[in-house]
Amino acid sequence: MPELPEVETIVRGLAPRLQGQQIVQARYWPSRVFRGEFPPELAGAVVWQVSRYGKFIVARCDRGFLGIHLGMTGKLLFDAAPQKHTRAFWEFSEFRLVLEDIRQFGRVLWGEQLPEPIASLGPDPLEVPREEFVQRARRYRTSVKGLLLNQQFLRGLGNIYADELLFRARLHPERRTEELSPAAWERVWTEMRHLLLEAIALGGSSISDYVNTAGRKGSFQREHRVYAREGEPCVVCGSPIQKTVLLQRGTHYCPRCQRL
DNA sequence: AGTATGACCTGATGGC
DNA sequence: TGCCATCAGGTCATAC
Repeated sequence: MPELPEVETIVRGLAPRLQGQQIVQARYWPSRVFRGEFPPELAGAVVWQVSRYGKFIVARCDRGFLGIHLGMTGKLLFDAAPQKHTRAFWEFSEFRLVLEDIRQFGRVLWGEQLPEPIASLGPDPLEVPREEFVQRARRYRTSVKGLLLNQQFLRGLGNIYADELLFRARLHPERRTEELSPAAWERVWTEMRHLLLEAIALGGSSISDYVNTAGRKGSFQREHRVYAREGEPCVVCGSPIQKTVLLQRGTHYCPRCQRL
């Protein structure tokens, strides 16, 4: 579900409440969310810092790193009563943080060091310098949308923001990366920053069920120019927005503004 | 090594 | 009303 702006919004809700607080106890229900090693009990651990690594939420504790990925349907809520799809909770002295995840595409990780695959993700889209972004982009030979979705290239973009970014940069999603000039990549870098900063300012996009830790929806979905706008007029030229499937993901674009 | 393709889950929606 | 197919903010393992 959540991409960079949604995870950033969640982290901003979590950080002030968790930082400096001690975990009294944790509870995990068996599910696919815990692949491999089960996270330790964590009773007594103190959270020092909560931050975002791409789409991962990372709590740095006195004894290690707790990483949470929300997959497609994950939610972190304060003080929710456990129900059918509750996968875990962490109890603090004043509140309880509850992880719900219907489809179980989310993940909970633990490590004394920053665990994989978090540690080997690409740079953050809002931190990567322009020159480094261009250099990295030119190493790949794939479709430009495929590259934007590749978390080793850049961490945090997903299907919505890839489509929205390609519209703003006027690039067809299937354009080959090796054909793009450095100037074109610089345009992508600039548009990417604007897009993500605007989306964060509006609390991210809520398509069906995304909510922040306060249970509130974001409003950036109202600003979408192509995503989920199939058949509606392009905001620039009026042509109907098209939807196709690329890399098994719904892909939205303007056939006139984004030519191959 | 980089890239493309099913597989993994559950629930909502729409057509018949 | 019910059944079935399709679709969904994401990876991940496998095969070329």
